[in-house]
Amino acid sequence: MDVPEGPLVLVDGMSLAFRAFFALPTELATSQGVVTNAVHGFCSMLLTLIKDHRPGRLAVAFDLSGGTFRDAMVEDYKGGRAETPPDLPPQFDMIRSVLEALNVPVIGVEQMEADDVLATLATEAAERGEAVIVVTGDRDAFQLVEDPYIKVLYNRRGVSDYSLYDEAGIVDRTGVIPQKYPMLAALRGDPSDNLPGVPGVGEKTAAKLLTTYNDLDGIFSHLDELTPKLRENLAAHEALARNNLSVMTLVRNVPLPVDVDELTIGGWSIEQLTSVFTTLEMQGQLRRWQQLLDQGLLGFADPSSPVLASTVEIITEEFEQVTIEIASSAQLHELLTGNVAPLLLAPTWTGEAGRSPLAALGLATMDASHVYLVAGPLAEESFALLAESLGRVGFSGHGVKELLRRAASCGTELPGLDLDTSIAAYLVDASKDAYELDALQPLPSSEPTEAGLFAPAEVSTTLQRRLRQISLLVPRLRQQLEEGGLTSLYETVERPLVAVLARMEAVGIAVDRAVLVQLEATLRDETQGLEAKVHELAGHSFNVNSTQQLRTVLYDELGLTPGKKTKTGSYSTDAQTLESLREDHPIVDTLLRYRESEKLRSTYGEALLVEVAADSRIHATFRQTVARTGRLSSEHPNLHNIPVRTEGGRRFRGAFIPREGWKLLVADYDQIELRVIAHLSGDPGLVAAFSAGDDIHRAVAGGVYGVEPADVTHAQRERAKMVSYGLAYGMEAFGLSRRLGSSVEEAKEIMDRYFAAFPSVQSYMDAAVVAARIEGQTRTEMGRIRPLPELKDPNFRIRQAAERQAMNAGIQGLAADIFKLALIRLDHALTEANLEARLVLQVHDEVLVESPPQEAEQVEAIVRAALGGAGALRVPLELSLNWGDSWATAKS
DNA sequence: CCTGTCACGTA
DNA sequence: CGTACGTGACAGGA
Repeated sequence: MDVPEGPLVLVDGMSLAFRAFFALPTELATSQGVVTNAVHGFCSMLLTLIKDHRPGRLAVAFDLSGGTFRDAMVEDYKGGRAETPPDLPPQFDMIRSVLEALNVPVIGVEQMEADDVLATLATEAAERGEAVIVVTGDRDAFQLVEDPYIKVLYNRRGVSDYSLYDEAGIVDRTGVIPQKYPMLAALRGDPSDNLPGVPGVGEKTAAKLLTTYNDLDGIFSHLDELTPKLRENLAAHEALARNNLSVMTLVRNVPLPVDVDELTIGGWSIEQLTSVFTTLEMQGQLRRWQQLLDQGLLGFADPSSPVLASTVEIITEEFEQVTIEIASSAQLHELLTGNVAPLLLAPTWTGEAGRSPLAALGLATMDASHVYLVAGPLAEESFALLAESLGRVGFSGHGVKELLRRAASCGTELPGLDLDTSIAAYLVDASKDAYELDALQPLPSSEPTEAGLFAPAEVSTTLQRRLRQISLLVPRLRQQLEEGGLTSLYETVERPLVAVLARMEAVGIAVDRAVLVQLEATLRDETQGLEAKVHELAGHSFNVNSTQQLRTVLYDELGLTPGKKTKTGSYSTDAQTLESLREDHPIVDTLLRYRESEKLRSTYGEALLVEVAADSRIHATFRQTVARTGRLSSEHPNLHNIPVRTEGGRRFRGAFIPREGWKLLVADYDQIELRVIAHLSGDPGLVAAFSAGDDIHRAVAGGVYGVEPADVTHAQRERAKMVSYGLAYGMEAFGLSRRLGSSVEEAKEIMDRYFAAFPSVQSYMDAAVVAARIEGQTRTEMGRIRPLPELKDPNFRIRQAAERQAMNAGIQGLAADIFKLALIRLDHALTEANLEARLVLQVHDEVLVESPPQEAEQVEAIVRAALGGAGALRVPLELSLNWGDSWATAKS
């Protein structure tokens, strides 16, 4: 067998775990309170070790429970040590599971200490002339350095304070050569092992004696040359010293379950590692190890495929060059002429979505056996060349919208998307958190080089692995889509939506910076005044934005009566609580006004301005794989929560404008969720009201209060509205009463009357929960599923929450499906009609289109047709359409 | 620098 | 003790 390049690194797991435990605070714990400080520390140590010393092979030794042979040699061996803290032992197993995921051999031998195991392995390897580093926080290991091939990396304290000792280092540190260290320790004693030494003999004396007389025999045969006191002490403790020596001497012939030859490094399972670190809530460690892998320091993740692709071509030229390469490559020529299955794509970006240049692009055959890598920023015009090929053969990839968006920014469509594995995974199980759902490993988090490029080797490793992962995922997810009855949802909704969203992101929405700047400035003055007033009323200045400090001021200093508590048990200072304290102190009103102003200023003034791109437009990212109900989400920035309810907040909508000289059309569905409820329940009363085009809240109020719709009071209508929407969210009498500000009985009464007037709604809700409980999931009419295993949770609270989710999922989900379909239909219709008008924004049930004035009439008709016909419900889908010069003025 | 908490904006 | 999101500011641990 070849001797690997790096040293054999042998780790005393026991010693390092202890060091890690005492070096880090036990506050490092999971959200469940499981202490993980030693695991953190141990992983950091191991990581540093690998980076700094590049081991060729690695092993970790642990003590086994059940004591060691040394227990019989010394009374109360190691007895002087403080009790092992209870938080530590459970972490041994966690460390073992991390090591297992890393494929690092863990060795323990009955009756032996980790030290002895390491000594045996080290000696064996050193005898063959291999370099060995023993890593430990235990000085016993110093004796091993007598062999020139062995060094000790000694952990002094903390997790990063290490010294690497060779023979000279040991002499320097202890005053004796390594061979003599056990004797030195035998004379001096070792407090950490509870070994008493010879009285009056410390580190210095012991070293001097050993230097003069060489060993214990030498010392004891020359006692007469020593001072009387020293002589007496040594003579009286000769047996002790000799026994100590045999205890201190490491055993170098422990029978081991593995041979030195069998030790390796690498071949670790990234899936397992992800799972372990996720369970331990150590995402930071996961990233750091991932990065290590990408740097090629630990080999490939999959042991069965040390080389992923049989053909790898790395192309670092501009993309134009690449296409030439592609055309001249036999295999790719086959692919691009459509003789072979579609391509796999794996684009990588250097930074944030949509803003940074493409760092690299991986292309591969569907089995990832042939890989083509393009490293380096792609010229904009090059996308056209890529589009031509991709349109012919089709492609699959993971999170492809980003690439499509970039292409769209360059004026190019990239047609031919087949399967996007991120979306397929989301459809198959939208109940999972995003990181679980992202079956792929993250990109390298290391910085690109000055030229904006990643090191080719790193790109190569990462992209090959991603392509490989995608190639495995594609057939698996295809099958899962099929089995889950999700294929049609994917094909008719999600897949076509990708390109629509990509375009919308690339286009972005125009913003009048001046409006934002003006609003921000005005609000800044306002908040400063309000802040000063709050300080004055409090009697001193403090940070008003700190809920912690605010609590002290309100409830301790001013003596206001606290209301509800937050989930962590502290008194809440939220708007609702403050509202109820309004009369008690003038500070409350000022505070509420401050909060509103400051929220608007920071979130919608300051933060939004940062998001305005060079083209004076905001290009948000719409995420298709986040919301568990099938809705879209918006980030960077979130354009789904631009204020509208208050007059002051609404002014921000004035900053969202059409392209210069164009007009903005805002179209939204009228009460789509209530219509969906009417449709799903088939309730005759609701269906009739919607079909007749009645004011639905008025109609509902009429039903609930038993009066003619014309006689419904404003208050009754408002209450009915609350009930209707509350229902869609699975609200119960308790919640309704809080919102209505009435008693639970009264709320119950209202709900009973609602269900009496619209009985099918209640039976639909009940049926939704029952069906979900049986199936373990909900399913929308268009087939979107949402797993809800919590419906069987033993905890009542969790179960009840799941029931509310079950009631809501079908409603919100169907509304989301209809809306997505509407976006696709609208986008296609505008394209089809060859119009310049285009989608610029969507907000759950609302879409914004900017249009040249001369297209307005046509656009309006197209929008009506596209949105109105997106769903075939038992009730009509009513729309509101408004034109304007901004989002504010176009909103009715 | 990262993470959790609190509060708050929208549909 | 109404669903679904994303973000800003703070605070407390690295």
